[in-house]
Amino acid sequence: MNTRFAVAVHILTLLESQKGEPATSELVASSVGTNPSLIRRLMGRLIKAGLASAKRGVGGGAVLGRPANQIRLLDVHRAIDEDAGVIPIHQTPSPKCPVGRNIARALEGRFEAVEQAMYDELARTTIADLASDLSRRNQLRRARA
Amino acid sequence: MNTRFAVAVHILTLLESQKGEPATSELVASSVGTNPSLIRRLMGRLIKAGLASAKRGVGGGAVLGRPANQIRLLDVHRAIDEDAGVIPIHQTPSPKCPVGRNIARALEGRFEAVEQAMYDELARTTIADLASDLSRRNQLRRARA
DNA sequence: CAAATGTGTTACCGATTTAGTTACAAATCA
DNA sequence: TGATTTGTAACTAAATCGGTAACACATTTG
Repeated sequence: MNTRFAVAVHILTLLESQKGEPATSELVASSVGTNPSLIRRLMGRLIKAGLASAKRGVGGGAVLGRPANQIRLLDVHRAIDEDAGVIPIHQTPSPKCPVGRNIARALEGRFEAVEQAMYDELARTTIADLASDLSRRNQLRRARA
Repeated sequence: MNTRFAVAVHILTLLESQKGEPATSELVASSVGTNPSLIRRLMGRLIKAGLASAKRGVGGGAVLGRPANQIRLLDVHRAIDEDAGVIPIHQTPSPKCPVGRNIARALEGRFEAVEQAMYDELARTTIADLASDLSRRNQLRRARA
């Protein structure tokens, strides 16, 4: 896996914290710690999936595509990693071997169950959950100061 | 992810199908569709984890380290991918941003739950399960012929 | 209209990972 | 001793990943 999924979740959580105020890729990039072009590339997928929308020009930027409590981590994962089977299977087994002949199909079934378990768990958290988690953490931080 | 996990499962399932007869890396490689050296490298990790053992020289090769019904896919995953967090988090967020400051810790908790769900599912299948799955598939195949 | 702002998109780079390959010392057996 | 097989190191080609520069296009402002 790559960190794109984590970054995408970061982006959307930041958009939620903006309360509808558009965030430029410049602003988002400074929060994520990378550069605007990379953010815009990721944002493109989020927009395509309806999780965000963007406006060009002065005063432009990105906002959430729908309420944060209706964006599950599962939706984000689907938007970012599209097809990509989570657990890849080698495509080289020998058709002449009783094991090699069937192993791929046998593994497919098991691996799908594993992915499904992952998806079920990813469906349990929304961007709103994360946002309130963050604000709780920041309150604690202020209380200690 | 890489295909090493799938290949490792393939290897162990083949060993099980050998009924205690040692399999050379040459034989295993021909079933997997790669070369013996790669197999020996992977086998090294399986041996280190106690899932297999090997003998050198004439009549040598690898056998299972314990009964197939006591080798879960989870054990194989641990043997192969060791540390490797399943869902990586970017290490670059800005400490100056209220979101960037806490996002990593917030994500950690959620991602751990996801990984745990994965592990729970991986623990439900053993090499013995796969072996009997394969023999069932081969029986069907013979019945059709 | 012209300038400034900001997105959308392409192309490219360097570092890392991956699978594959060669080579050879060490161990084992006949 | 000679044949076989593992264990391990070194190297390569291709893919992936995060990062960067460049620029056309859209939008707002003056």
